[in-house]
Amino acid sequence: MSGPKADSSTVNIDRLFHALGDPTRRAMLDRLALGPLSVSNMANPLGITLTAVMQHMQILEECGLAHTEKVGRVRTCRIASAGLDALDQWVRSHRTQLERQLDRLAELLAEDDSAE
Amino acid sequence: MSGPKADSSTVNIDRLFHALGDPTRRAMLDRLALGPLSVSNMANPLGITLTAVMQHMQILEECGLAHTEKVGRVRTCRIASAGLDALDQWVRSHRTQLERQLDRLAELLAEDDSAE
DNA sequence: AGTATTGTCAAGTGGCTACTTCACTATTTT
DNA sequence: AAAATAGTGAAGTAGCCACTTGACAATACT
Repeated sequence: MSGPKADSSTVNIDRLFHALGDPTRRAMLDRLALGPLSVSNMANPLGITLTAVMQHMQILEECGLAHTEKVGRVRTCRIASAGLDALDQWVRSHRTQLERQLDRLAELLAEDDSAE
Repeated sequence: MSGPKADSSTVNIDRLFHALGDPTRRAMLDRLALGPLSVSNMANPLGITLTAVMQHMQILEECGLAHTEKVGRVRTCRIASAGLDALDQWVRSHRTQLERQLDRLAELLAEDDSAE
């Protein structure tokens, strides 16, 4: 049922941003950051159905933000690192690009100043 | 018309993730990373209407990822740093939380091993 | 002045998404 | 075995979102 276990290089950045765009899912991740939880234990404090939690977990799992495992009749949810790793990489690369651009802008402004 | 200029502490993280979740908007940012562009010059290579570009720019501006300014009849679009700054902060804080949790998990596993 | 260029407003459309309900399965507990 | 617990699957619904069209406004070119 669960898709291919995403590692940080496999993660679809599109789905990743989409996954993190939902406040309920971020709340779930925050809860999971304190420790593993069953589906029911995730559902109760959030005030949503088990089904909804399952749907969110599938999305989180798909992009390496969480991982679930079923033992007996209970499915345990944990956070995973691949998702944040991928996000971190994305941010880093785009930040350096941004800084390069701002530097260039500063240079241009400096040239303009000296030309006046 | 444009909302309050978001600085990195003001940015709504919800809207930020939502903004970055769209591939067209990320493509726009990538183009802008190479230098400022007019609305038309953004629209042409993307194959969408001027109106669509405007709508995207409003979203990017709202969360500090870009900035636009109109001079004469031409509106010039540039990237901004506040958005990525905010995102970076979010990633950092959530990563340390995640690592704490993984460390704790490792400890528990170590205890289990020594108990057997 | 007249025309082309560049952008803006308002309204509509199709598709996606979060969430629900309800019927059902699988595992424990008693 | 019967009853309770924990989760799963399918299908529906309401709301949001990306994008368009078409009418209009403002600025620049000749």
